Amino acid sequence: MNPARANRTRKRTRIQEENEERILDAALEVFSTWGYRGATVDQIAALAGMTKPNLLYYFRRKEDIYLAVLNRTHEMWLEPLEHLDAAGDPSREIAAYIDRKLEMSRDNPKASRLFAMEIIQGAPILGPVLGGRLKRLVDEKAAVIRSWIDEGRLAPVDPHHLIFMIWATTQHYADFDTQIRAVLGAEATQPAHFDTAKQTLEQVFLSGLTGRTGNAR
Amino acid sequence: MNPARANRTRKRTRIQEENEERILDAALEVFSTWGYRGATVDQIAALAGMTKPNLLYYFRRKEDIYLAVLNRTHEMWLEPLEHLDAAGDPSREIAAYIDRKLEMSRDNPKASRLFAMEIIQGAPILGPVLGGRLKRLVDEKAAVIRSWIDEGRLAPVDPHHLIFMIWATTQHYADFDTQIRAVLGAEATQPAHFDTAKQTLEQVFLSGLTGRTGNAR
DNA sequence: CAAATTCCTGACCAAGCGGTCAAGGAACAT
DNA sequence: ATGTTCCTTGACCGCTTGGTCAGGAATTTG
Repeated sequence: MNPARANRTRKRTRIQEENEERILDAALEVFSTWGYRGATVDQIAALAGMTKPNLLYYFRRKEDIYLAVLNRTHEMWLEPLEHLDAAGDPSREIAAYIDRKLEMSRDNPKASRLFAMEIIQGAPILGPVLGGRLKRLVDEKAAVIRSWIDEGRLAPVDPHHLIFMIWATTQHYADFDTQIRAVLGAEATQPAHFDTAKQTLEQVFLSGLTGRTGNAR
Repeated sequence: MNPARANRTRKRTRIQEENEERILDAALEVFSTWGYRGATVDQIAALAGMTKPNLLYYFRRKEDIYLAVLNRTHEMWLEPLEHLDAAGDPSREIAAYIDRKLEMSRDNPKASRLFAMEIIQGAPILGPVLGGRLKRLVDEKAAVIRSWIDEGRLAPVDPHHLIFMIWATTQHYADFDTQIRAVLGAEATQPAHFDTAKQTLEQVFLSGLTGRTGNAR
């Protein structure tokens, strides 16, 4: 397993740092749109403003680029759920979780689409993470939600599927952005409809889970 | 614009009918997993049990296969929303809509993933449909929902975003099937967790929109 | 059953793909 | 400024890709 020539270097240089970042930015853009097989190294190199052999000086193989960009975004992806606090107020915690996920969809839609593509393709790389760390994290937080339900502080719903619902609704705004823009039409530009989305999600989830109404009309 | 040789034929033969169907089935499988660029004609041909030149006898170009398979599934995709009936009971109508969408995710996950890939890639083909027929349909049904809200029969939420929420939560079970299986683990096989999903969705949506609780615990 | 038509295939092609390499240019330490 | 290390590139390679084509095998038609 030969490292890229750039990594045979004594220490990390400034140019290395810069170029690897440019490559990963470009790779995120390209992989998140075309998927692993649909993306080409030439495309990534062009978007990063360099020649293909130059790119391959930093990442020896296409797969290495993919792994690197998945790794770079992977933590950010798991993080929001980790902050769900068993000691907090259920409604507030769930609302805050929805907010964090929605912000991720707005600020980093490419990362969301990258994971969407990876999972639709059967999660060839992320598979072990899904059944490992992610499963453990979800099971842990599902137990928290279940305890809230048992204490009568939340309507009785299946905690795992509640988490799926929150993932689905929030990530939808990143993954299906094209469709949302087309359906909303000119009426709504991006920053505006995210606020409406946030209100709608919190309204439905919170009153659906606690009986209380979130935002009055 | 030369048609495929099979279409230069006088009338549609039995063999044509059969083979085109086999090709479209295979194409749905392959395109829904790999996207347009990631899919190869060889792959589709192999899955359809024929040679590549034989496949190209029926569809002259890769793009023609993609268009045909999108067209074939396109109606099915729009249909569930069309049945939302302004004259019906709001809760019942929304529950029925969720059911139909969830059934589609269970019975035809590949079609769902095909559209997901197409939209993530910026809807190069479906774009006009999204801003055209789909937008008109959604606007029409959003008006129905708004009238229900104005009559006080539904909590005040943005109708467009409510529809997005239903799309997101139901399609999630098709598009992210891999992730759901990984997270649920061995505990849940497919037919079983769809029931739980249905109950959870209806509970959250219905009590979130009407104050009433869907299924008691 | 033969003639017309439809169906199928191996061989092939140009273009695009991921990846290599030798060699020249920049950047840097001393 | 000079030797050393790092960076960049054009030319190239073998393989896969979408697509063609001539001709033979099946099937349908009279």
